[in-house]
Amino acid sequence: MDLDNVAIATEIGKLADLLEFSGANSFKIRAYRNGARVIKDFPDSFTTMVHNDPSKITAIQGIGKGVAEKITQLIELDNIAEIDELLEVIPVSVLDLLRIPGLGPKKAAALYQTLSIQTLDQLQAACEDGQVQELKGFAAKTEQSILDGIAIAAAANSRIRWASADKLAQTLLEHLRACPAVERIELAGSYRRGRETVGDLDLLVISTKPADVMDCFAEFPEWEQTLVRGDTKMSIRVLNSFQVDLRVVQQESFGAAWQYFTGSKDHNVAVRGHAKQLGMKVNEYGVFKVDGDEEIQVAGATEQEVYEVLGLPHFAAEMREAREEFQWAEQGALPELIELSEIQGDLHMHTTATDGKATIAEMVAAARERGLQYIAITDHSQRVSIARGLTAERVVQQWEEVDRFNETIEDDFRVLKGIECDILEAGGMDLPDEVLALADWVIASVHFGQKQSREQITDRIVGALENPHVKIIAHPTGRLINRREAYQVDMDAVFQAAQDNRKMLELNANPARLDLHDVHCAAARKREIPLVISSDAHSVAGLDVMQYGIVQARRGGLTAANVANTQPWEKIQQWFTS
DNA sequence: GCCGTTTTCGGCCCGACTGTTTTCAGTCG
Repeated sequence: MDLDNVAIATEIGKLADLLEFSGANSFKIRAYRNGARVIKDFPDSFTTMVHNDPSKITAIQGIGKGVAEKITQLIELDNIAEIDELLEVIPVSVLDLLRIPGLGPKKAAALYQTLSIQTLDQLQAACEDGQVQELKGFAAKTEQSILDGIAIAAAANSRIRWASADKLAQTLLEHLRACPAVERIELAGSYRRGRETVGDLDLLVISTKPADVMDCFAEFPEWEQTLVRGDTKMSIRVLNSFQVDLRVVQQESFGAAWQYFTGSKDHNVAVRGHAKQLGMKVNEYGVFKVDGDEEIQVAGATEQEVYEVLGLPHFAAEMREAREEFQWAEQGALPELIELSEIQGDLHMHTTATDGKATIAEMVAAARERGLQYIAITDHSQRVSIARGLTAERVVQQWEEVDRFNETIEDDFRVLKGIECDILEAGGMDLPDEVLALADWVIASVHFGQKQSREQITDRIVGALENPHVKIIAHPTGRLINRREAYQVDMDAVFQAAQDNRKMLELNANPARLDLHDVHCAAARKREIPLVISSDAHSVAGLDVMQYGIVQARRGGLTAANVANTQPWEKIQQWFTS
């Protein structure tokens, strides 16, 4: 069966969950978990590798004989035998129990084995009956915290988009900076790594008065509940049950703590393993030389020195995912990640001609304010009737307007004649070729027929890439984060078609899209397909989402050289014909 | 189960906090 890497990783992860529940060796479980992560993050299709070159699979760091065998089974036989065997003795619903905060595999297994609890409903009933507190290792407090946790587990999808987390983060910073005991405050965790969704916020504070800082933390206006509070560590829930963790450290440990709390967990495991080989130990207080029983601190105040004493480069936070960063470091080939200031133009935006809120002149003025040197006006084509998409006649009129506008410009700023042209359900473009031929910049995108089969959608997109006038595919997978899954599409085929036809792909910077996602960005980079990071702005303010696209691009390991709109427009044009 | 310029066997990151415990297991990040 043709499965994408995410689907394969999900199955391997499920195997890890089931093994953990059944009390298997913890290192074996970790190996499967690690394998699942490696699969999910890998830029090439495992299905393709199984079909064409299975020996490549075990060459991948973290994938050995065991995981490779499970992958092959899954693709060739549609299922993994060991999962089926485990499911004969463990009902799949018990895995829901693990979603309750504070309830891990040991306690969940105890509940299943002694009280035959299989579902959240049964667990709730048992708690309310007072049965749970009778069990060994459980007591009244545990029972209550399980009851509280069930309510939280029910409120699924607690990860919020990065841009939303950013808003909350800024208000938290503002609140805590007003606290006199706070000497310095920084954000860490997946927020700092720029993950597209964030499950909690991690705050790190330098202070000699942790208790004062924590008191202040509890006074945050959106505070709902304090989960834990110790001497240096405190967790609260804020509005909508979102969790925020706070850690207070001393100046001399700040770098080590920041490194530690930024993660990712897997990145840190690798860093610590590396330190161990050098006879050193890393924890959140510093780096220590281990000499018998003696430990001498050799770094800790800054992140730079933490990495430096370990012989490692100061990795950008966005690349700390235990993906390729250690290989890059070893080869001295750490990419210099793209910065927002390197963007020279924005090649996807809408105006009042369709569903935008601003005119061409207003978009130009706003783009200039943001330091851009060119923009493309790319309104919708006629198929998007709800947005009053442009007919051939109207788009030609708009382009004449753009020509006239360009004549009024006295410097080098340039407005490009563009169109976001729909790829029709039956295949083919929404405007005739002779019209598209008049444009500077033709974006092709799928808006309708997103429920079609993988073959149909893939054919439509590949067909668009073969059209000589199309330059780029917008939001290539159609996903909306936390709202709509990507449509079924064979990205390997899309990448191949982009390469074969010398076309580009978009990284749509809208925080709800971020499409392509980081792993696809890395895949495009590897295949040397240029990406264009675009705002897809529907208003003046919409231009500012470019920053979110940059974060995602950095997570994909992209440099300015991988992103076409870091170049002047002339260079982009030349690329298509060179 | 994975991995290897100290290892093909014997390791596998490290500490805070909680609750149920009389010194520690489980969970979390």
